[in-house]
Amino acid sequence: MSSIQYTKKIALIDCNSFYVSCERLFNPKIRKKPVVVLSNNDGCIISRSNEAKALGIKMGEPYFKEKNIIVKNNVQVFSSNYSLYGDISRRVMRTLKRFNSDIEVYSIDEAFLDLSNFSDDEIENVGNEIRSVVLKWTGIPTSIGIAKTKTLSKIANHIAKKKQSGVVSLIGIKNIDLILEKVEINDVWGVGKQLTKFYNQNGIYNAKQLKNKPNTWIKKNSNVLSSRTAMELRGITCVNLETKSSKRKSCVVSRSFGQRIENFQELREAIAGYSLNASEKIRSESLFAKSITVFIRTSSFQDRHGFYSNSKRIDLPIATNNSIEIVKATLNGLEGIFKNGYRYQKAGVMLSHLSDSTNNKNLFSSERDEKINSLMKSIDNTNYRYGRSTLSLASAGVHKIWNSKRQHCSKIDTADFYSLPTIKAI
DNA sequence: TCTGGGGTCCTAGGACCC
DNA sequence: TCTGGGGTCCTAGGACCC
Repeated sequence: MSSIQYTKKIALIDCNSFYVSCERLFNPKIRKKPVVVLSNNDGCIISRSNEAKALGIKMGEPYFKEKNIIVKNNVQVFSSNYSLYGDISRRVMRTLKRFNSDIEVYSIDEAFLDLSNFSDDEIENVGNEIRSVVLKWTGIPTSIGIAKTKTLSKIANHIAKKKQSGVVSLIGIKNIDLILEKVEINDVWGVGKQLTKFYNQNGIYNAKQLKNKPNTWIKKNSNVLSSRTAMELRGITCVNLETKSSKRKSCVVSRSFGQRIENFQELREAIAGYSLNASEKIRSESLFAKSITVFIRTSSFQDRHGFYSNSKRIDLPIATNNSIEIVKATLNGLEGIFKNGYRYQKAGVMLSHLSDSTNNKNLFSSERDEKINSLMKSIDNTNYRYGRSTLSLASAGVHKIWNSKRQHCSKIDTADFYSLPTIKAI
């Protein structure tokens, strides 16, 4: 009789068609029907129900290219609603935390969970339990892959997606090569378009072949990331679980316009608005920016109007999170890169070299700074209570005819009390 | 006509110094 | 007149992720 085994176990829990599943929560009529969710500006398809996938609608494809199939098959279309998805995501993560607090929230719809304290024998049952509890408490269906390393659990998850049970464990499997052989190289975590091309040229087409390639060869011909991936395929941990959420290093706010902008004044308004959003974001995390970048560009898909893309970085002597200062810097930068005669499609602001408030005090901090800080705080509080951009700066504009398109928005927003669905007791 | 947004990490190469 | 080469630091851009 063998003793109970407790090997390293990492689970990857991934919400199925997450944005679509969120929309379905509040709209039972679209269950079992083909549904897609669009990216900002109703540009691309970024989430598809299984029924939509079955129709051949591709991930990331521009909406207008799939419109024929969509209309013909009566596919339900939604503009994305990130405050809703963020809210549901937090509920899912809270539920997962009950199984182990060692959790890495990897993205809005994915988390890694350390399940090493469960025995090898019971691990699959634990997976099933997690899946059914999340479904019951949040209404979101998930797929779960469990293995010795993150990269392997990604693969297990990939396989689980196609299974009825939704749970796949690679723990205790004797000959993992038989499984890795069926995993295409471009489905391996960390292998993108370029690496796929490179590996194919060198006769590597599946995960097993990469796993069995000598590390020296990989390091010499590719880079350390690739060798890490190969090691992880061998079951050796190289990518640790990041359970503590670390402070971000940069913050970007950028948008495509609902219609092209040619006018300098409108571009100024857009940039001012993005600057305000970005400033508010870093303030909410008590961060300060040392560098500010502003960028503008025309569409890269229609060059008959001429392509133009440029950016300007401004380095500040003292890090700041003051909206007024940041807007001033970006508008200044914009003046330097704006060129007449182009149809601008997108613009954005990036705050980088972010640091903590603690090391921001210096010789030049003054009473004036204190006053500005309290002004910023009251603006943030007002906007939090009465909705974003209740208080703004005049430079951010009022009409905003260039705002993103959102023609398929559902009226749901769990952060908005008046939009909550009502349940009538009989 | 219409093609998202927000991140991280790595590396090659330039600037600079001795 | 001959014009080295190694080290460090920084950054822009590429690749990847969701």
